[in-house]
Amino acid sequence: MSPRDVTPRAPLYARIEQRLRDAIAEGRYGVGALLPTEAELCATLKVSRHTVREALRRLVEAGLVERRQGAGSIVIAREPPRGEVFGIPSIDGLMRYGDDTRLLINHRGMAPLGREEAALAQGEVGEMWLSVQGLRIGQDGRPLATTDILIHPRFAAIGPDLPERGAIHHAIERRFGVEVAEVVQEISAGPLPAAAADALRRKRRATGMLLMRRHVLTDGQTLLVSRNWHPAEGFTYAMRLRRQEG
Amino acid sequence: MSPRDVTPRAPLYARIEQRLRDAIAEGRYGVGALLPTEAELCATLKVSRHTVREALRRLVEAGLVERRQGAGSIVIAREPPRGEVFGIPSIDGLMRYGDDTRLLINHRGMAPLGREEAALAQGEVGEMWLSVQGLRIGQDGRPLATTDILIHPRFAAIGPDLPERGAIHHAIERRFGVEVAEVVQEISAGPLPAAAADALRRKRRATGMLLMRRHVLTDGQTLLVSRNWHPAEGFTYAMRLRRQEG
DNA sequence: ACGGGCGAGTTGTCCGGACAAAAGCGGCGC
DNA sequence: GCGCCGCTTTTGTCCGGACAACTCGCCCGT
Repeated sequence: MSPRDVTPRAPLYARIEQRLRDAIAEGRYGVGALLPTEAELCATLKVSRHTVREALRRLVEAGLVERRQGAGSIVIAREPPRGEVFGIPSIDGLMRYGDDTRLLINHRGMAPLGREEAALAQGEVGEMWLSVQGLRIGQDGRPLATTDILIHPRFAAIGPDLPERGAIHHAIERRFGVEVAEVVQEISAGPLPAAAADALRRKRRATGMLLMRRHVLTDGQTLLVSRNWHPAEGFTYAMRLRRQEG
Repeated sequence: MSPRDVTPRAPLYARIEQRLRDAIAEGRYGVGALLPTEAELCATLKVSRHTVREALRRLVEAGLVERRQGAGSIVIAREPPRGEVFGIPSIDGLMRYGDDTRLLINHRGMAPLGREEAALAQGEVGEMWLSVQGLRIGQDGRPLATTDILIHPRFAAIGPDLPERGAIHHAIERRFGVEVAEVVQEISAGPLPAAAADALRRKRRATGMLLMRRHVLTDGQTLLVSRNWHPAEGFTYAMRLRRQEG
């Protein structure tokens, strides 16, 4: 048995798929052009329709071709779509805290949205939202950030069960069977508000960074808005985004 | 023709797929369990093997089942994997500038990496990298940010052709046929360095925000590192991440 | 000139068959 | 007890056929 026999032979449909991929890549069938029909491929290549169809199905799966009953197989891309999306594995990557920090809540209750808050939350001025205020504490008891969260009234029942560890939005997703579709995040820097400076044991008007985050549901509605003040000194907000498959 | 006839009947394979999906979701076949064999399904459902195979192929495609020749079809997930990845449509979303800003380069040339730069770039101290310094200018001529870029020596030939508009990493990708796989971004706040404060027409030690970004290639190598100082006043770094399909 | 209907061509669904390749299981030997 | 071998079972590849559903172009009627 010669070394040549060790190499497993690719299935016929895979070889036909590759031939068609090459033909498309070389521009023999440009974008918008029709590939040969199934019948033509069967006749030309001397294979069954079943085999041709499997090859074509894979081209569809790869995003190179679109097939329409009665019309034929049309080339829609010269190359497999390459991902341009860069992403993070989960929202938790935005949150800045591992499971070793705790949220100390010092106030929770329904409160009317002010003008600024209504704009942030995309709610109505005066509308009653669940307002939660607290301090994020590290493992050593050191305060890391102040936090100020507004939760949509639809999910206000979560109030008594807010998690000390882990993300509030996850708890809401689980409890109410909803799903965050989008997160809008804004980062700015400026002097710490007086209350935040005190809570974080920093001088009044020391520089801080404000992380504002709005979680949006699939239907476009705001789930919650959070504002977190961090002391700027020694704080770096890091993020790692990876290219996603196309 | 009654209204009932208007509803197109789902193909047989789709109905079988759905039955199997329901059975998996209800826990009738738990994760790790074997589904009935093709032969069993054909006999039970009184359909051809072709139809059963198509239904099973779709379960594989959906990520619920794995099939192994000789062994059978094993359930690997109870529910279709739900995306946890949140992403941005492209890196351009990180860059802060539309096409209406320009990069005014005031220095470019090979320079050795210092200690701090070597750490940022994940290169060697003393290694010669292409160093580019400049000012990001708005449409009205107002300075928006200072920028300081280190480009890997492998791509130093881009030096004379750095784009005034648009992203440098795109120009490098195109010219050298490489691909950014990952971006690491770090945001911090602190007093503007003297040179940056002057260039941005701000008081010395005014608060600024530093955006550091490292672009990593598919092989893990650094393409470039950029550091941009923005005045903190009036500057908000915003980002919108959307949940990606699973 | 425009719209509708019809026919030819093309893909989609579904049937049946055959052989190959891989995995699993049981029995036997060391 | 472990490993090897042979047989059975299960999925993978590929063939062929038939009918349904859809698309597109052409022709005819208004």
